[in-house]
Amino acid sequence: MKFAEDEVFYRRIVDDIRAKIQRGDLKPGDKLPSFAEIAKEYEVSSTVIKNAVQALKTSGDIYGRQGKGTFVSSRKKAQRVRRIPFDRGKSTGSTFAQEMEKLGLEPSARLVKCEVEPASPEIADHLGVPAGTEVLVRQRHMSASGRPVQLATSHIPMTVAGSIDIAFPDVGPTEMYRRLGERGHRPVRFTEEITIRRPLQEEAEFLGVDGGLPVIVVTRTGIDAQGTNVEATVNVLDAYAWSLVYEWEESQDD
Amino acid sequence: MKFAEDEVFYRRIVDDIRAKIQRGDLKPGDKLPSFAEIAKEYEVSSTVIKNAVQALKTSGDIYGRQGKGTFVSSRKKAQRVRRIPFDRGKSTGSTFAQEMEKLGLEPSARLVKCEVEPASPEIADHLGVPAGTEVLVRQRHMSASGRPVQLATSHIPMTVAGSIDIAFPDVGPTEMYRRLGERGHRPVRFTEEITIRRPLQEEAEFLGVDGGLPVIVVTRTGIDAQGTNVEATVNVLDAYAWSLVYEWEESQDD
DNA sequence: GAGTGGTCTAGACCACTAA
DNA sequence: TAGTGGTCTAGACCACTCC
Repeated sequence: MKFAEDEVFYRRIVDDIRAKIQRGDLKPGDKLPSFAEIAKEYEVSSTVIKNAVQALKTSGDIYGRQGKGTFVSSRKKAQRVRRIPFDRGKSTGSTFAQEMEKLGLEPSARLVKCEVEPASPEIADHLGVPAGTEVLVRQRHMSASGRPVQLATSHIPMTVAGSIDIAFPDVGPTEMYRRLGERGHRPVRFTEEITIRRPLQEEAEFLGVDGGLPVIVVTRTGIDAQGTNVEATVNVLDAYAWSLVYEWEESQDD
Repeated sequence: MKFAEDEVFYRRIVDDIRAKIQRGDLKPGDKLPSFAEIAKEYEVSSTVIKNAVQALKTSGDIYGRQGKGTFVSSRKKAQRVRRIPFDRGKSTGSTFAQEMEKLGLEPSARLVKCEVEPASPEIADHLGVPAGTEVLVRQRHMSASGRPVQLATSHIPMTVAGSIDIAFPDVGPTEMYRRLGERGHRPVRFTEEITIRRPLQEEAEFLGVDGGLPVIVVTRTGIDAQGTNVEATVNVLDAYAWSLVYEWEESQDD
């Protein structure tokens, strides 16, 4: 175990265990030695081990179960695929439902909010309107076979939506885009911005992830033929449980 | 300060400080109260504060400077934009250089590896070949105005590359795709897979991020007209410093 | 009841910063 | 030199699991 001699104990232990996981000496699901054993191995007090282990927990490498032991986290990921251009007819549709069914899970969504609010600075930026502009906000909690997977919040400027009626009956993005089309605001250009951050308290609670672990935030913006941003949808997912895939073809006339 | 009474001290402090950051009571760059002050406020030993602060550090919410204090992390992000279909002529080209110049930074790349290796299971999966197949591996460290920003590793099956000569003189992806075209393997279909994970030791070192913080891994696969996967490039970026943007238009004949 | 993880105390000592 | 963050010790006590 040759490491930099000047390195501090708990850092060395953290790096060491992480290296073992990287090399495959410790595989997902494997049990780590007990605190007492590790303490003996490194000849330090057990408190140092506890600190090192806590660091590995907050970074998501391992998890602990009282009375049982500490275990290496799994790295299984579900995929969310975007095909560009989208399959005709299906349009930007129910990606969520499709993906879930492909994984053999039963998708479900619960509307938790549907009201008119002033736009936050962040949303206003995506919609290209001044902060505080009235927008229709619809938030939904999405689950697969009972397990929470995604938090989706859609924002439509009231000047585009016309009235709150556009949101009823509750529907997915495909039908929503059709309704926008009826109002002369069919989205034809899209952007998706992907960022990583720590979850808000509410998000961490619903997704069941520790507040220290990262989430993926995908913000999709729909823009109509006149160049007006008609919708911004924010999706929040557990970063270590999902991967995103984008697929496209080079234009043939190139 | 009304919190669940049954919650454990350090957890409460972590949640509390995180909430203050979320609400904006503490803004990026702000200094937190000293350990002694926080300890007094919550009426617990200073060790508990130190543990709470360490948790917030490993999750990236704050950072500490010995002798000065602890501060709220910044959340500034640089963008990496993909336009689909790509601008004619420029093709899938030097996205990196373009983005860096747009940010007013001077891009530079350093070739750190260029050799033939057996494919790892992960890469083999992306290339659609058996693990262990010979691939040409080129790894580059990319910086902007001296600061490390990205680690790029490209993999080409030797059956496609023909010989190692394809890699010289060292070039970016645009020229690389042209050379593949000369060999009858021009990529026409692409996928990009985005995943989040902890960095490998080597990656953490180059990017200068703590091993506990997440990185974004973008794996781009190029597929030729015959359906052969001709290249897989893995890009690794600091997850909290970058955001990815995908842009596309709905096909007009829809 | 023995072993395990998890929280907490009350100190000690060091490295660094700023006045 | 005083204040700050950062590491570490040597315990204590609790919750949980397994036998």
